[in-house]
Amino acid sequence: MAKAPKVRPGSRARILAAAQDEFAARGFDGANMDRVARAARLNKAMIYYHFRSKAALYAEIFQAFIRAALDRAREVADSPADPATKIRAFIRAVAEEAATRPHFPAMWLREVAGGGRHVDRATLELIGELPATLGRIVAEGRAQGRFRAIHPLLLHFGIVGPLVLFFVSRPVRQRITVPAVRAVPLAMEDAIAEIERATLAALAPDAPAGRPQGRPS
Amino acid sequence: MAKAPKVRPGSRARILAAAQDEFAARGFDGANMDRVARAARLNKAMIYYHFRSKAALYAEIFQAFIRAALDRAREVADSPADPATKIRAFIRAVAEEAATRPHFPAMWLREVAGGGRHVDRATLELIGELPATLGRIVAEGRAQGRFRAIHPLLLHFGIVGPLVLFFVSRPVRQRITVPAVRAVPLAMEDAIAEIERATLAALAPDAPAGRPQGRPS
DNA sequence: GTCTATATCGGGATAGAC
DNA sequence: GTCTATCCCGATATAGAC
Repeated sequence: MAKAPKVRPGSRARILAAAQDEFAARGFDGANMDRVARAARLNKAMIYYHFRSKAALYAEIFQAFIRAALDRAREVADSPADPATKIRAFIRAVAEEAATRPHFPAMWLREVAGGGRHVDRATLELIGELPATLGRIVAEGRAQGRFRAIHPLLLHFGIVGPLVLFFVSRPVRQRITVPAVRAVPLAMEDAIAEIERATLAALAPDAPAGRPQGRPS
Repeated sequence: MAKAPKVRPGSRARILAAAQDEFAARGFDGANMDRVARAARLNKAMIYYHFRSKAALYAEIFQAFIRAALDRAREVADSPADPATKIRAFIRAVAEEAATRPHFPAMWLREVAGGGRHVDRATLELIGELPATLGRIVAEGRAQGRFRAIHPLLLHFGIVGPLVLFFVSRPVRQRITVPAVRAVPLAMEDAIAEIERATLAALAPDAPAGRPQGRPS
C-alpha cells in the first residue's frame, strides 16, 4: 500500500502515527484532521498531499492492521505445532499484535460495531479470514480427537472479545474509581493466562457423562 | 430521568427509538439528527423540543441502558442461589438485556473504546459497577471454596467480551462471505452455552498439580 | 514538500409561525 | 406540540505561494 520507500519518520509516517491515535480515540467520524495535523507537527494541507482523503487515510491504516494480524495468525496455523499449542500461540499472536499496535483494538471494535462502513469489501473479507484461520486449527484438533466441535466464530469471540476489551478499556478503567475495578493492577500476561485457560477448557472434549464440574479432590 | 408520564408511543418515545438506532449504528459523532428526525417521522426541531441537545439525548439513552443491565446484574448477585448458578444467571441476564435492547451492545462498546467521552462521571461509575457486582459473586464462591481467585475484571471481559461481540457483529457477519464464517448459523443460545462453559471452567479451582489438560480417557 | 489562506458544505441548534 | 426556514460553526478539502 505505502508506495514511498521512505525510512526515516518523515511527514507521511508522522501523519500515519498521529492519525492512528486520533482514529482509535475518536472513531472515524469523531476524528479531526486539524488535530491530526497538529499532532504530526504539520499542516493540514500536508495530509492531503500524502493521502487522497480522510477515508483513504483511515482505510490504509486499518488494512495494514488487519493484514499484520492475519499474517501472524496464518503463520501460527501453518506451523507444525500441535493444535493446543497453536491455540495458545494464536492468543499470544493477537495479544502481541494489539500490544505492538495499541490502536488496533479500538479501531477493530468500532469497525465491527459499525458494520464495516469505513472499509471496502476486500478488507471486510480479511476480517473474516481471522476466525476462518482459527477454524482451521480447530478442524485439525478435531481430526485428532483432541478438540470438541465448536463454531469457529464463537471460539474467536471467546478469544478476541476479552483480549480486545482488555486493551481498549484501559482509558475508562483509569477514570473509574469503583474499588473492585481499580484494586489489583492488570497486566497483559494475566489476561492472556485467563483467556488461555478458558479457551482450552472450551475446546476440551466432553467427558463421557455426568456433571461438568465439581469433581471431589 | 424521563420526566413525562406519557405512555403511548408519542413523539418523545419515537425520537428515543430512532436515536438508539442511529447512535448504535454510527456512534455519537456519526449520528445525524436529521436522520433521527426522519426515522421518527418528525421534524428536527421536535428533537430539541424534547431534549436539550444531541449529547443530552445520547446520555439519557446510554444511562437507561446501563441502569437496566446493572439492575438485573444486582438482582442476580443478591439472589439466594449458589455461586455457579449466579454466574450462569449473570451471563443470561447480560445476554437477555442485549437481546431486548439490541442497541445496547454497540453503544457500550463504543463508549468503552472512546474512554467514556460522551457520558458523565456518574454514568461511568455505573459501568464499573457491573464488574464489581460480578466480583461479589466471585468472592462468595471463593469463600465457599468453589471458585479460584480471579480478577473480577478479567472474568467480566471473558463474559461480556464474547457476548457483546456476538451481538454487535451481526451486520458485519452478514456482509462477509468467508465460508467458515457463514457456514453454520449462530443462535444466541449457542453463544451462551459456550460462554457458560468457558467461564465456569475459568472459575474452577486448580487441580492439585500437573498439566492442565490431556488426561487420558 | 511545506506553508497560509479560503472555498464549501454538512449538520447541530434556534426563531418564530401555527 | 409541531412545523418551516435559517443561522452559523466546525470540518473536509483545495488553491496557490514559496
